[in-house]
Amino acid sequence: MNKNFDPSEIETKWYKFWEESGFFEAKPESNKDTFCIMIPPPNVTGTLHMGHGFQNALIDTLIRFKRMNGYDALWQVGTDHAGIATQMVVERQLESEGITKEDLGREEFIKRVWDWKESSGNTITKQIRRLGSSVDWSREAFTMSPDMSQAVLEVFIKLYKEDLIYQGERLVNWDVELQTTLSDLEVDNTEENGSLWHLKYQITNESKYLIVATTRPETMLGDTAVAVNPEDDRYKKYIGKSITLPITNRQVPIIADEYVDEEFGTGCVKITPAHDFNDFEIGKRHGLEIINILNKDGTLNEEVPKSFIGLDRSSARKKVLSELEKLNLLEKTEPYKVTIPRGDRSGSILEPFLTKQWFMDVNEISKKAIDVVKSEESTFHPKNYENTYFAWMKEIRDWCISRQLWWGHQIPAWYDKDGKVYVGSSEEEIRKENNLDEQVKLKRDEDVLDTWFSSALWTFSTLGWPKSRKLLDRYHPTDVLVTGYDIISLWVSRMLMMTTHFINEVPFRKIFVHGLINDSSGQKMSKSKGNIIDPLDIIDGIDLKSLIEKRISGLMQPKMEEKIKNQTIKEFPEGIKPYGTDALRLTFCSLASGSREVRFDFKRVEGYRNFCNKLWNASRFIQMQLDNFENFERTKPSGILDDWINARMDIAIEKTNNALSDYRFDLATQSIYEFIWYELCDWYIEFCKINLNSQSLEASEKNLLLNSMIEILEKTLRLSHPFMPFITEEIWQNFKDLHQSKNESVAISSFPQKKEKYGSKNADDIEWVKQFISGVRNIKGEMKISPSKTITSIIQSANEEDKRKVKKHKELLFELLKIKELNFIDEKNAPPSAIFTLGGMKILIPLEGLIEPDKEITRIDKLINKLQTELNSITSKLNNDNFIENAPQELVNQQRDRSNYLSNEINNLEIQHKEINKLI
RNA sequence: AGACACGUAGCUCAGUAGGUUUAGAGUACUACCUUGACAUGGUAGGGGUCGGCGGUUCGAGUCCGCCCGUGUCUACCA
Repeated sequence: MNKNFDPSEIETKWYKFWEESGFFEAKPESNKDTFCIMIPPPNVTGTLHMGHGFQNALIDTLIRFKRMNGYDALWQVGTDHAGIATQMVVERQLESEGITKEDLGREEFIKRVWDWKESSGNTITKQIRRLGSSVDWSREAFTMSPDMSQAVLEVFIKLYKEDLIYQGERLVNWDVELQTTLSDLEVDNTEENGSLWHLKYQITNESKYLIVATTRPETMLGDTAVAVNPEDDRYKKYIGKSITLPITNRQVPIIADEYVDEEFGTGCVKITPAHDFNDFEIGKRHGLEIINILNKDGTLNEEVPKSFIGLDRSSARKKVLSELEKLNLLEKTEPYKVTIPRGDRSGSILEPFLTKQWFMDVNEISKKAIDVVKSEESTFHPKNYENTYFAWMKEIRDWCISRQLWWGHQIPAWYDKDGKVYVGSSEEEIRKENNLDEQVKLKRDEDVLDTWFSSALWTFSTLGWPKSRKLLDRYHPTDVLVTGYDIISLWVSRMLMMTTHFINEVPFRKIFVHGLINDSSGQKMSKSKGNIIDPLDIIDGIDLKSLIEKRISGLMQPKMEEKIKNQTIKEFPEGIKPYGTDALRLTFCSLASGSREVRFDFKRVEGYRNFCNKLWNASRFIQMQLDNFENFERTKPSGILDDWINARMDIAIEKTNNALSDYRFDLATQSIYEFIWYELCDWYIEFCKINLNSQSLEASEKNLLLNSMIEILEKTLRLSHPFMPFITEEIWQNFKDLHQSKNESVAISSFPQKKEKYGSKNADDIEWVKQFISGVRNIKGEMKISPSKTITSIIQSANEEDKRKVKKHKELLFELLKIKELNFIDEKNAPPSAIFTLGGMKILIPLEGLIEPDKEITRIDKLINKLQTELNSITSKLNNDNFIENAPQELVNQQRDRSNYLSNEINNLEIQHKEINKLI
């Protein structure tokens, strides 16, 4: 074994071994209990980000844990076709070739997307492998695969027949860049600096003006009313009259509507029903004309004066403002914070736009989805996330499911020449069903479905629905969904609706909601901010130059380049070192405490890398001992140290089990960290060293001890495998000849179980030895006695049990503390010493030639002070009658004991103080 | 504006049905140690009036209220 653990040498090797051996494949034929998790499908053409890394670490830990605990574990893997994102990428590729998708035509274009999917689709799946995720690759799914498309088709048709899918003409969120609608959830509302312009609208045939305030002056070309509050005394008299709209010179009515707030602005509102959601509603109430002034690409259409036609939105705004200025109709301009709706993919400003779209009526099916959470068939963890869920579900509006894209599930609807719509699985089917002969021309709806429509079917469509129920019956409902809170409404709620509706089961029994990973300053990681980190760069490392390159390539705003560069240099002056997958996974697990936001700290990764190295070297030590031992024989281990370390191991097992059942990955990680470092390495191995070097120990006893070391190591590897799969596999395989497991891999070995009590007396003995050693070390440390300096020690007031322990473990104490002489004496004859008590026993280190008295005085005073503070607080409690009366008896007793102990201890120290003071 | 979180050592975080730790861990810091598993190490140590104020209680980092600060989500007044 190498001196230092090098993850890069082993990771891909073991993953390949696992995958080729089929260890991660579900076993539907087995009679084991099942445990199933669905991967939240990542974008097929996307790349891994920290969120994926975090989530994969958590899911994989759970899955491996369950698999090792004897479950038939299925981690269903797959990807999402990500309609908009993928289409955007391919369109951009075409753009660089100088062609548009229209040049290619729909069929060719889709071919190109498939090509791109094939060529880049492996990126994400390769990355998932690098994380060590034990997914079942034999069942890899894709939302656009034939099977899943079949499921989508079936669902759409059924919902249509149930009248839950319908077409409607409404204002929708329109992305002028991508030229498609978006659902409400795909809108990012950002607060930006804008202006509030006050426009003067002349009242027709009067010299008076109404002043309206607007943040979007260009829409005035589509105004069809001015509204005031019916109770507003200032304007009551104008209601029913009209104003003459500047520029277009259209006459528009002055109407009264409660919606208008007298207090805000001037109390007059321009109404543009075609381009504002609120105005649209007002328009409906008042039967106003709806004038759409925009083309699909955001330019002005023929509804506006000639000189405006064809202008884009921002030019139109400038021109409107300058015209108004010329006409002296621009009252004033003031700076104003406006909330701008932007497409979450394109980033372009969205327009409310009147079009005919397909909608899903979610009123009924949302009720069922609420009920299953209320009745706890499906539960959120942490529970308070159900508030987010309920809040969203109660306010839920019909879901706009059509998208004006080419990449996606094309809507199975056909139109005849009169526009009559037929919905069915194919044109042929529809003709048959409706007795339409070849004469009747049918044209298919060009739109595709929202990607989330197919993702909503994920839990059951990946398990073979509608073709077969075999897997569905076995693995559904899935056990837990592991996801971020940001997609509770986007995805979780829709799965709950679709699944309860179609399968009449919840999609998952538990919804474990984890936090989101931010950068070290608490900022959300995003491409545009230039603070993204690729998890693989933490695993493999990356130099500064490449990191900067990665962060600034393909940036939407080139302006940011310099800033991102500097910020990256500042944060990673030497790039990122390679830490390996196990260290990264441990870091992720240790951050999963249940908090909402998680700041990613490289210092933690470094700490866990060191931890991996620690485990590596512990194994290396064991290996070396075996190499140096003649005639090693494999037997069942026994002995004091073996009893003790197994007892400590049991505590770690229990803590880990409890923590994982509560999704406290941080506590689980901590228990393993503490066991390996603070018990196994700091004590067990140190004790073993002494025993193995001991002259007084028989070879057969050493042989037993070596067996203990092998078995405890093997058990430790199984305990920590779910958290750090690669290093544990590497060591486990290295030791295979020694531990002689029947299994091929630690990945399919069983998770260690808590045993019946190990020789508890032995375990207690070792804990006592640890305390003895720590106590003396404290004195040596504080007195600045060099660790290598030998000391003499005196023991007073030892009872028979103490004497037995000292005698029995003399060698451990002597070696670890460099004690050269140890005597039992009675109270009277003690020389001036530093003192430490263990139970009733006093351990004395004579000052003579070792310790300067004044230093010891300082140490004693510090201790007295500390103990006195505590004693004071306990005394005041015990003097309080209310405390005695109300507190549990057990606690009162405890505090009394503590109080006695403290007084006694303080008393001893004070005597010491006096004794030593004599020397000064 | 509303809802929901969060504010504990320089930094990143635990503190799990109010009283067992004398508020903990990692990291950073200080001193000593280059002793053959590991300097990606060892031993010892310093560092927090648990955001502020008030309340409930015998007892509050832990429960309640208000305030200050931070963040996220939702809804927006043109």
